[in-house]
Amino acid sequence: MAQQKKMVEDITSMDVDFAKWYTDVIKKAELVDYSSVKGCMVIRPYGYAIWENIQKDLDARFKELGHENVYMPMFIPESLLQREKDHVAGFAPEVAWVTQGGNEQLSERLCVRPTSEVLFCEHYKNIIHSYRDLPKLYNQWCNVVRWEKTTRPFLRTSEFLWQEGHTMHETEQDAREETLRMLKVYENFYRETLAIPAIVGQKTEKEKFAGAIETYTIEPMMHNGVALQGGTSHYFGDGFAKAFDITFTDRNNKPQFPHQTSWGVSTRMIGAIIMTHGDDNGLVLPPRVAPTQVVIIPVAMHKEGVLEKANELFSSLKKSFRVKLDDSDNSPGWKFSEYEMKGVPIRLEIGPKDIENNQCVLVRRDNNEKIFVSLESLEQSISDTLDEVHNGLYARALQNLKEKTFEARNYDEFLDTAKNHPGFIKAMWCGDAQCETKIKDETGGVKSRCIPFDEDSISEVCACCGKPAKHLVYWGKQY
RNA sequence: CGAGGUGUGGCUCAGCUUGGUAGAGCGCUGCGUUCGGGACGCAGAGGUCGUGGGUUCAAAUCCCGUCACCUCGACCA
Repeated sequence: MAQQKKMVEDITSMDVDFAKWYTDVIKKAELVDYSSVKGCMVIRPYGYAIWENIQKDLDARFKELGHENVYMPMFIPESLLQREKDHVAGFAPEVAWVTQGGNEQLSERLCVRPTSEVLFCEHYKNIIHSYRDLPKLYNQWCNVVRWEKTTRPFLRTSEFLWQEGHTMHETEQDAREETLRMLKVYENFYRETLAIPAIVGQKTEKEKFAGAIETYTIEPMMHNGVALQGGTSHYFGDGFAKAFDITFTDRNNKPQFPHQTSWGVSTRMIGAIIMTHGDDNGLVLPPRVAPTQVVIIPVAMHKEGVLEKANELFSSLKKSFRVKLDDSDNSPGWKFSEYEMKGVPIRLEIGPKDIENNQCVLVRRDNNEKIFVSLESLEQSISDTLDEVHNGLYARALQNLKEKTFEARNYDEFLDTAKNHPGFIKAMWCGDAQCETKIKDETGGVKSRCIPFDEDSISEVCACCGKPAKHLVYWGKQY
């Protein structure tokens, strides 16, 4: 990342303490507040506005592909959760239970949903009878609860917001295609909207979702080289359908089990945005989700005509962009810092000198570049600059991903890289979970991220045990 | 769940060793001067010292318990 002069003293430098930097940024940018419930956060208006922009974009992508939104209950009776044994075994340790309603002890305790597969299955059993009822392409936007031991705002909270798509298909092939199609939607969304590059691929047996046959994942790398599981898409086969006795009559009048998928992304993406693009001056938001794309700061507001001109700009620009005019009586310098911390992509300064010359000053958040723009061509300049910022952020993140991706051909190389170079390690793997466990234990937490789709081979043998290799795997520490 | 740390105006903390009128900076409110990179002056508001018990004439300070939060490890979108 290009070195910039540090303008804000309230934020710990990333190189000094990345975790502290992260906390400072979310506080100074007013994204969240802590609440009185352990591990739960208040998402403040500025943070929630980012989520709303994410929702709007993703929701349109889902609907474009024929998905419909629904809402399921937030409680799951214990007996329902127990239906699919791998699933319950995976989630039971982190489930919150409701045992009492009013003053009455419940006859069966209710789980607060950690994910809604079983609720969808229960419903699908009632509405799927014929191949004509398929596919069912449902999605819901909701909150889920997972009782986490250690929490961090956005990255891991006890309650979080997400979307979960749950689909049922006539054939295995249809379901498999859906699984990969939605993974692609996530990949495109990360690139086109969040300006975040990522490795995509398949999770190993050890890392896959509880109850799934295959799990696919998108794994962006944070600025410090640590991975974040950014979204997952699962192929379930007909395992849940059998457990829930969901059947339909096929084209040959034969009973069949439908094939199922689920896929989700969460508010964790906001954490990814912060840790991918942010710098020592605070948040840097990708323009397509920034709640405010352009902030107008009048300079010498008390002087004749300044505020009027600023208002004029505001009225005309707000037709095309998300614009804010800050006419509070803080000093201009204070405002500059404020909107830098909040990551607003473009700042416009308008003062008496500019008005004289029919221009304003346009400053980019990502590289602090300052240019004078004539008011006639302002709208075009902003539009172009927002695209440039998006592309610049993506390029910078891609460079970071490449610079911090290493290869290891044997175990010594692997351990050395894991110890000395934060980032991803590409290494061959024999397919044995024992090697994953060994690596995790001996490196202090390096896990397999995924098996990428376009695997190249960098060696014939497993980098851990030396037996014949089956796959290339990306490895890394994760949040 | 294991190991460490912290609880004092809204925030960051000092005060505790050696018990005796509860402090500072920032923020907040009002007025005035400022305004192109976190301006300044004056006046003001605001604290059951996390919580329960104990010792004492007297506890933010000493003793015992308890709760919450933070950091680091084992589990996870």
